[in-house]
Amino acid sequence: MRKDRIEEIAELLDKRGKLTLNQLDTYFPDVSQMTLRRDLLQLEQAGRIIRVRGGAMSVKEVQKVSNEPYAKKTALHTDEKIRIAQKAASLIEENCSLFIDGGTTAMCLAKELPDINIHVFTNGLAVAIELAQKKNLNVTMLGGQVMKENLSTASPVAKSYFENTNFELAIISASAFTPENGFSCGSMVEADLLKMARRKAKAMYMMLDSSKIGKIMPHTFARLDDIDVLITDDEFPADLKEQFLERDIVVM
Amino acid sequence: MRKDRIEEIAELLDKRGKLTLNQLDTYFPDVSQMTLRRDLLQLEQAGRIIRVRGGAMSVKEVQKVSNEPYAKKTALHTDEKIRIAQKAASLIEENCSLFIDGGTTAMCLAKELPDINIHVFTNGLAVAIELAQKKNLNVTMLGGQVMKENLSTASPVAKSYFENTNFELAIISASAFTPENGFSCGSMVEADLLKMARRKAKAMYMMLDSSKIGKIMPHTFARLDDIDVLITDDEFPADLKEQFLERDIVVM
DNA sequence: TTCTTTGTGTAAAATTTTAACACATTTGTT
DNA sequence: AACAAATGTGTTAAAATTTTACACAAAGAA
Repeated sequence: MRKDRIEEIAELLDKRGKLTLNQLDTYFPDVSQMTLRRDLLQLEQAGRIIRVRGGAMSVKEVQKVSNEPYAKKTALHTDEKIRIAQKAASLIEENCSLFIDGGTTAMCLAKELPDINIHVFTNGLAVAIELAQKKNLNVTMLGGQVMKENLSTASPVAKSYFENTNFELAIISASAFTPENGFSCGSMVEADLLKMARRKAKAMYMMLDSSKIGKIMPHTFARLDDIDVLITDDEFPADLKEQFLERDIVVM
Repeated sequence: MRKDRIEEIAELLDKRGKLTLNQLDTYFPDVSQMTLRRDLLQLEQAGRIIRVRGGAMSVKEVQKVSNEPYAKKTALHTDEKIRIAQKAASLIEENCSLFIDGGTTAMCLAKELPDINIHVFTNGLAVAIELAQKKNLNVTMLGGQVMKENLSTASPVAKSYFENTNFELAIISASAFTPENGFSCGSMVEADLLKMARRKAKAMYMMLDSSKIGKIMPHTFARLDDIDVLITDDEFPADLKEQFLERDIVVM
């Protein structure tokens, strides 16, 4: 059915931000590119997407781009991020309660999370809004001063929040990692927050796309021993993987 | 000078919304299309425009497109809301600190607020994101459970937040008002939050568009005596206005 | 000056989009 | 059921656009 396919394309575009015609083609192998083109044309006329050379992008994504500081460059959700997020999402079970940070990988995770009865804590404004779309899911926003560059909150005040909240799992996306310096981020208060999240949670899953490896940011918030599961992509170096496995960390 | 030309292109695109390469070429006959292409590429990388087949469009234009279909949904009483928000914004002075709620009128206010050095507390996710765009303005998000219907937070936990925060002014938008029942809203925790905001603030300004008059919601959070200024529209009934003035409340 | 970087133009190559037509499928009408 | 009209689809060729590669000039830096 055409309607269904068009709807599916729209949703896909919403998740991915941008898709080329060839990517779309692999998603819908049973129709021709011409048909997909016509679908995109229709979506464009409905004002839901913008066609660009090579494919199309979601309007939401464009708006985010315009809000620049957050959407950093053309840093659209790469395939790696989405795949990592999907892996992470597959680990979530009903009735659990978890913490997610406010980074772009976390945003991908938010989109991939199933709409089931779970409780999610987050310090990301965009993440919270995304999650609020899901009917069965419960969201709690961690308050604090808003960091404009990544639309997350962090502040010493946030501590008081944690005192009365409990979650089993913390899923964090790191923006830098080296074996020596561990997982690090750019803001001290954010690092504080994540450390606290680690203490509160029974387990910590770390999402790390391999492009972050070798980078160092000013504030370390976790070391190898702190995490239980590492979720990464196929480019992850084998020798590094060894170091994780030695410490009984699951790498996937 | 290249910089100048690029700037000119950006402004042109801002005005026209969309331009083809050929149109651009007629505007800048003394450089080749290839050069213009490279200019557009740079603007795109800076996140200021979106390149589409044939040329480029301004990000603003894209947003307009996206708002078009949705606008009708949210368009309820929008003109009034904006006018009310503008009045409220005109009352804000530099270096003050204030609380704004998360409603749609508050969202309008967020857009109207000048980008000056003020500190804003809010429990609205969308409001926080909107305010985060402003460079000189400081935003603090109040945490709590996210209410999906209005993208605001509210929870008993929020109380602890208030303990360590101070603001002079609370600007609240009510979703229902009668003289007997005062200003009310649909959620108890939200009412709690707003009451607390009232206690913390030196003064309280209430934004009330006249369509809310006569409506009653389950939880009253403020009565006539609690507010200092009422910001409303021209439809506001004269007899009601009397009641406010009797209590030395400024009505504007 | 001389070297490097940056901006530019030209033309061919690669890619993408559009147009045109044929055919199948669905829908509505008698 | 039969028919016509409308809609959706696939295939191709043609048109248009973008990218790439290379050459060269201008502007800065050493």
